[in-house]
Amino acid sequence: MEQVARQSSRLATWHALREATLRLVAERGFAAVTVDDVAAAAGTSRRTFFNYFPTKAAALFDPEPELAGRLQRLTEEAPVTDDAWADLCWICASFVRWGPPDTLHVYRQVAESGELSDYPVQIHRHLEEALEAWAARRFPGDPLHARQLAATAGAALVAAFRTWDPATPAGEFVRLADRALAAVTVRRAGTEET
Amino acid sequence: MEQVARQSSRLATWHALREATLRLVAERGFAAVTVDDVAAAAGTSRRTFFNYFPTKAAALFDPEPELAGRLQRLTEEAPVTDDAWADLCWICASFVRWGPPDTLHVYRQVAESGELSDYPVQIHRHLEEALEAWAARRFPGDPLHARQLAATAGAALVAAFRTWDPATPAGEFVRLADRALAAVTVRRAGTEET
DNA sequence: GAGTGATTTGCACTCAGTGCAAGGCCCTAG
DNA sequence: CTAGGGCCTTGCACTGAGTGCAAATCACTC
Repeated sequence: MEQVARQSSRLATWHALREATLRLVAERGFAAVTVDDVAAAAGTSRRTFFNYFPTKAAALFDPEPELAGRLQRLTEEAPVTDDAWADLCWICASFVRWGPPDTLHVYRQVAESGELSDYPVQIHRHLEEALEAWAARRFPGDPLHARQLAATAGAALVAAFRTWDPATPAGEFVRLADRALAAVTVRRAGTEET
Repeated sequence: MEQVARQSSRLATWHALREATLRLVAERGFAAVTVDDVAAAAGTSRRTFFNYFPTKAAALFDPEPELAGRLQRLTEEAPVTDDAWADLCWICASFVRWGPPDTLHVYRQVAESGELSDYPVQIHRHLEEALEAWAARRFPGDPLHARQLAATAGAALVAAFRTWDPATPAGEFVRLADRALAAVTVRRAGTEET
């Protein structure tokens, strides 16, 4: 029961590490920052860093602790209409309207630098996993369709993200995301051939 | 002019390294194979390995030297109709019909093992880059649309790949890919809002 | 047979990531 | 107040990826 203090101190360390990572990477670029730098800047040891994040990249991209819950709630509140793709778009549209997206700028910077070639996966892995779980629940008999729904939505968001001009406010990114999502339709092809 | 022997020996080394990588990874899994192992198995030194591949993963995923040219040719031969998405699907459908896809099985194995979390990018990075170049040429004024076309096609192929049962012949994968591609439509939303 | 250029290799180094075991901190129970 | 039990932190030592550098080697030319 007295985990509260524990928990909050754990959270505090987590945020200290994340913040240090964001700041240092924004200043110097991903490759030029070592884990030792981050740990020192956050006031912990190198070994502790790896108690919180499995990877240097994870410190940049792992979702904030609250985020999982929020995503969960979003997928529960999502409308359920005939048009699964539209419902999915609702989730995505809600999702991109959240963030305190200081991170967005750092992510773009990392993306453009070409260090960390797999940034697109990193960025939206957790979103896409949540979408896929949602779709899998909805189409338990058609894993191809479920995966494609999630992947297509992810593709739209990444395309929007890459096209977004980081000099403009984050609202611009939201507009691009809406546009991309609206441009696509994913039908459900029957399992049998036509 | 006498580069021929040079070239072919370079090619031979390249293929020796790739083959050794594929074989060892298939046997032991990605994580359990070291670069030293691969280099030794290919009869070269560790340092030479890195002259050919920037990364251990690259030895698994970098496209065969011919592949770039073939992709190039595919994007040139592609039909040019009113429906850009359909043209793109033609490219993708042709592409997945090629392979000597021993690699497909190894890739699946690596994917399932969970080592190498970014396998989806790795697998189709080069395809998606080619598609994006094609789309960018076609829609020079609409980078969002170009990127989304390529990314959506990539998403369909990855979904198909992940759904494919590796116990079945590779032709099954082709069928799934066709189905996924056919299920999607990407329209071009005007730059101005509706 | 010497020279030129590309390729190979060894060496030494940095840094990511991991396992292990010791230490410290906070709380609870006696 | 003290003893003990978890959890968290830390240091240490180790493996392995990836890189820069310089020597050596090879293939071919003149």
